[in-house]
Amino acid sequence: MDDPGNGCHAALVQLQAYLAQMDHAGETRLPAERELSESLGVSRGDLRKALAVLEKDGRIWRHVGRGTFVGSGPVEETIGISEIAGRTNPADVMRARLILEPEIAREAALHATLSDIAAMRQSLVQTREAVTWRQYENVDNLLHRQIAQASRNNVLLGLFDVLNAVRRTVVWGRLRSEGARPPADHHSFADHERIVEAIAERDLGGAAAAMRLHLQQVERRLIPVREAAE
Amino acid sequence: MDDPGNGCHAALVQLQAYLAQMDHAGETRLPAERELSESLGVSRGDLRKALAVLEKDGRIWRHVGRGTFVGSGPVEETIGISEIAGRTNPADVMRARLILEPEIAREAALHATLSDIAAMRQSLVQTREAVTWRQYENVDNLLHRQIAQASRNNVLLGLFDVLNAVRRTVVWGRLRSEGARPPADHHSFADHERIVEAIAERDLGGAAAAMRLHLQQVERRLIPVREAAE
DNA sequence: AATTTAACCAATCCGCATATGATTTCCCTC
DNA sequence: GAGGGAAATCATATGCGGATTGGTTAAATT
Repeated sequence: MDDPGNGCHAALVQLQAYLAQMDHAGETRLPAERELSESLGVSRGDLRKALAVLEKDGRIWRHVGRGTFVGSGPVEETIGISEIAGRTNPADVMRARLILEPEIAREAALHATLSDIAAMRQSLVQTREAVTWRQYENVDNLLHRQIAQASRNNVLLGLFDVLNAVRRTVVWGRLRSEGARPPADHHSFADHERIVEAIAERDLGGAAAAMRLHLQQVERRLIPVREAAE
Repeated sequence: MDDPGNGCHAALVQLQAYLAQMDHAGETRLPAERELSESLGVSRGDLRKALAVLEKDGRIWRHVGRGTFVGSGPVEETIGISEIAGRTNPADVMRARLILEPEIAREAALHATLSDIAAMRQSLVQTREAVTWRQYENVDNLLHRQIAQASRNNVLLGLFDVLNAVRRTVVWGRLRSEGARPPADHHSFADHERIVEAIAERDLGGAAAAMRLHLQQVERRLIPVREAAE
């Protein structure tokens, strides 16, 4: 049932030749089945059987409405934030931040330019000048992203953006109602200054440690402390 | 110039009332400017001034063609992989992998279920049975993803997927032509087994260290060694 | 009876009309 | 003539219908 007639085998041979010829040209998408079957002189059924073999072998992949392509997998072009956010919780987000952001701060300490550091310091000032929770959050977001940007690694920056988007989706509408004014002696002020200072001094380990400490403070504030439990 | 007439102030007051009334309903998008100006009985110019104030304050955000929304930021729904991949290079990808994946392995050692570990071991076997470079890559990808899945943290899994997609986009069409057979004594076989073993034994540090070592081997193989240079 | 062919289905892409925020221009009023 | 508001205009994003494509089923042909 898998190799019924010789027509199927002939189609597979022709297809492999076509693939080899096409792979050299750097083209990834091959013609529609209706065209290709006529072009190769085989029936569409046999062509589809040959394509199925190659697909199971991982040499091509197909998708309805798009076409048939050479390569191992579809390489999703976009990642849905809500897809991730819908299947997770604040604790997991916090864990991911604790893993990623300290290392990003370390990279920033290694690669930040002077203008990066100047921009961070300006954000520090703006953080203290915020008169609204919303404003504070905005500047806080900006500062963290500036640190990621200072790593001079666009992959890390992209991962940070994804994580940030997931975080904002997952904790949406949480800390809204607790008074509309900025906290005067908020721990984050000193935390942020320590982080930026370590980056400015090129203290790799210090930057990572300061960021880790800051995030642990945030975590402690996010989840009401249950000291007796642990 | 900022508060020319009383019309602007009146518009701002009405708008704030409208926002408060709407925020309770959970709706985030407010009507078009042309409708809203007529609905509130103010000129569109005054309405826009009031909206500009609220936007600078971070209470709303606007975008051409979409509308005006309440909230601090647009919260991008999708992240474009090619956007990240287009602005980076293999070295940055490798650096990000070295930061993220060892920590994911550590989490996996902590949270993996028995069936997770069984699936990994099966992938190990399939890795050795691969008769084609493409097949090997597929199983290798699967194994690394299984490790990320075993972390039982969907955020980390999502970040891994993003990183993986960027990697496959950025190094696409690289290691293709070096012989179509799987390497017999590939270092990755032993590396992978060490990683899975450490996860199975709940050796957190060991899993992270094994993964780090593995990735460093991959890096060394990706970038032709220039021993004298360093 | 088997295979080819055609027809149909579900998902995707593409072009065009529409909607929306931003900007400019024109006109009216004082 | 100067200010302000309404309308026109622009640039961008969305929504929808037709065309395309892989997947499936039925008819036809040999």
